[in-house]
Amino acid sequence: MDIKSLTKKQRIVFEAFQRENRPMTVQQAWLAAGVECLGQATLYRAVAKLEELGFLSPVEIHGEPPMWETKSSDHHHHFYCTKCNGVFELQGCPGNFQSILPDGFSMSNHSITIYGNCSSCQN
Amino acid sequence: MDIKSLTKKQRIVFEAFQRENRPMTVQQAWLAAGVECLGQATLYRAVAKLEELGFLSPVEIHGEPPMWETKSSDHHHHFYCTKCNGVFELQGCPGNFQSILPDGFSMSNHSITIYGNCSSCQN
DNA sequence: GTCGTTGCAAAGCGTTTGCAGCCTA
DNA sequence: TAGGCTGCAAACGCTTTGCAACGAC
Repeated sequence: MDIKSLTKKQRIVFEAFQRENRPMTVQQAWLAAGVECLGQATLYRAVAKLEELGFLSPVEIHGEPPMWETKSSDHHHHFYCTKCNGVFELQGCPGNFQSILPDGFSMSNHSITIYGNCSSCQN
Repeated sequence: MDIKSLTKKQRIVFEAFQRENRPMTVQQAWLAAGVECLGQATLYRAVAKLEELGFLSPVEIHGEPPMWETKSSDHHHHFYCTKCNGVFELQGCPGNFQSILPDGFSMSNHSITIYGNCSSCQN
């Protein structure tokens, strides 16, 4: 769980996520890291490794290919702008999920995505 | 928006979703409809058409391939059991999303998925 | 007869894997 | 020197597309 334990290529991928500071697909990360820096196979293996080691968290947006972001300790959700296709981080959580859980079901996790238009795309 | 407007194959697909009454992937729908009944291309075209016509709604579960379910008029969300991989419908909604929306952002839709174990998988 | 529907096969796309060479401890 | 990392190319699985035959109105 220490960045020093990463290989050179893995670090290149991780730093691309840190630099961009937004959820990205594997292909977007490849562009951000520089496509000449590493092969596709290494890229996919690096993302999988980074997720396994806890450096990246997966982000799933309906209808979009899977994305990853740098893991942050605070609980948050995502906003997807249907106009510019941008993904934004939302702080906070509405909570109150127990009220919709059926009897006998236990919750370990949850994810929320809100769709709409971001402030730049209002007009 | 009338079931009578569907072709025979499209109806076979739609009835498979009605019969199973749970979110299914395209492949699961193919099995449910009977793989000898229709070709893959027709299957995919039927699902796309049924979604377009409003008979099916897409269901996205993190890490799972895209699913569809018969469209119901009531607002609901989904529960994913990480043990049996089953998808369950949750009635109701915690609401209160405005509180986490940044200024200038507008919400048109939202989706919630809760992960955990269903009542059959508790032990 | 026309036009949408169907099914096969091929193509497309994103992702994974096999393998040989490389780097690093 | 051993073991993991890398990159190429091939394989893979799911989905889409081209096209000719079919079927409904």
